[in-house]
Amino acid sequence: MSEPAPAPRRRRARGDVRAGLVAAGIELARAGGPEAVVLREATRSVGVVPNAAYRHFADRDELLSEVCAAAMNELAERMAAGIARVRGKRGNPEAAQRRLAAIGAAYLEFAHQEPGLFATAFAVPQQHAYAGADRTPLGLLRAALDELVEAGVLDPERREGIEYPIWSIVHGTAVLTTQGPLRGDPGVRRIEALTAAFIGSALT
Amino acid sequence: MSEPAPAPRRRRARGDVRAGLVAAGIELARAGGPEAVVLREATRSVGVVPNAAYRHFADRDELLSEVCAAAMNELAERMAAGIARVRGKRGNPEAAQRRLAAIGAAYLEFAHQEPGLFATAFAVPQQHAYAGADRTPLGLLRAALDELVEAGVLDPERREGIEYPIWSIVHGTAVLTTQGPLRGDPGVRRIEALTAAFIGSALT
DNA sequence: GCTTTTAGTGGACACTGTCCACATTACGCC
DNA sequence: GGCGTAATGTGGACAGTGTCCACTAAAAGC
Repeated sequence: MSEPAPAPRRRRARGDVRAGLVAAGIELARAGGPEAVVLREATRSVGVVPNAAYRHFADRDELLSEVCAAAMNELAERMAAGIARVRGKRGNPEAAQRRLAAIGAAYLEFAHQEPGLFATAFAVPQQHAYAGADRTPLGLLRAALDELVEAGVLDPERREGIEYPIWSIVHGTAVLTTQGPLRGDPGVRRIEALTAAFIGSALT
Repeated sequence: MSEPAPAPRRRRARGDVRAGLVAAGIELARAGGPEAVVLREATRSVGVVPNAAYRHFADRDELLSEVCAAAMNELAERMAAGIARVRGKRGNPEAAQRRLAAIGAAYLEFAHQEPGLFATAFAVPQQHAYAGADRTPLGLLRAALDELVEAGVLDPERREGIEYPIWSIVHGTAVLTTQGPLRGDPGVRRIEALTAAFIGSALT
């Protein structure tokens, strides 16, 4: 009996290991946030030696960046899905308001359902042209606010730059209630309702 | 020539090593955020062997908690100092509004001047009875809002729970502009002004 | 077919948090 | 005062991490 033939080396398809590493990284991030995405663990779960990762990523940070981008993408997808779920023609005042509310609700829901991924999404400041791109949290929010102006709900005079305070308040609520001092607070629901009311009173 | 007498072991005063470790941890956090507070480095800078730390802290997390608490304390101190700098009797409408603004400004200034400490302050959810204590960010904010009601600026009907949206918006602005996607944005000043205006329009 | 590029391996290093057994110092008590 | 006990610092070790190097097998291209 000779040595059992050392399993052929390159079985996997062409970009398979790289994709597997990212997928494994996402699972690690989901379970434990950005700190938990550890390179060696990812290679282990793909079934490859640690150094193999360095053929696909310059270092751990580059892998983490990819995972981050994926997490941010899922956030954007959820926001877009929330918008799409609201019926009503574009420009209808009530529909426009419900769409804005759906954006915020999706944001907070993601933060609570996937705290690890949410934290990871904001762990590394992505450099990809973030400003203009649509299908990004900020882009979706801007579109919703534009519709609010179009529907006559929001005074055009007050439109410019208002995406920043609104993003801030939703993001702040998410962070404080999922990672910050308000984590585990029994009144999270109420806090989120207060946030929504606050936005409403500032817009009208 | 005999061996140079191995420097006497216990020169330091009674709680000196522990305090030194916390101080070293604070400097590490200041320079690099919570990740940077590494136990061995702290012991090195105190001039003691790594294991000595375990006589004072159960593990790294316990040291980090202490550093966190210190950072949160400095934030509260800065907020209190900002309030104290505003002249005007308690209950005076303009003074009350300026005090609220001073709180937010101190919060944002701390986040920008000491990003490492700011991140560290919120890295570990402290368990010390946070709710009631004064001299805490939330406590100071509540007091300022109470004064706003007393001064007749804020409708008492709208007072309940409004500290949460306000904390959220300020915290969100701080996080997004110091750690998040808006970090390094040239328009930070403008974003902060928009935040202040948004709060103002929601309160009146 | 042979050569060049690509992708995975094996082994090593420095660094981290943490555990154990040991040595020394300070303190309380008689 | 001297002495035992608890507090505190030391030395050495281990597993786990990111990362580098030299080597090798496989794939791609001509």
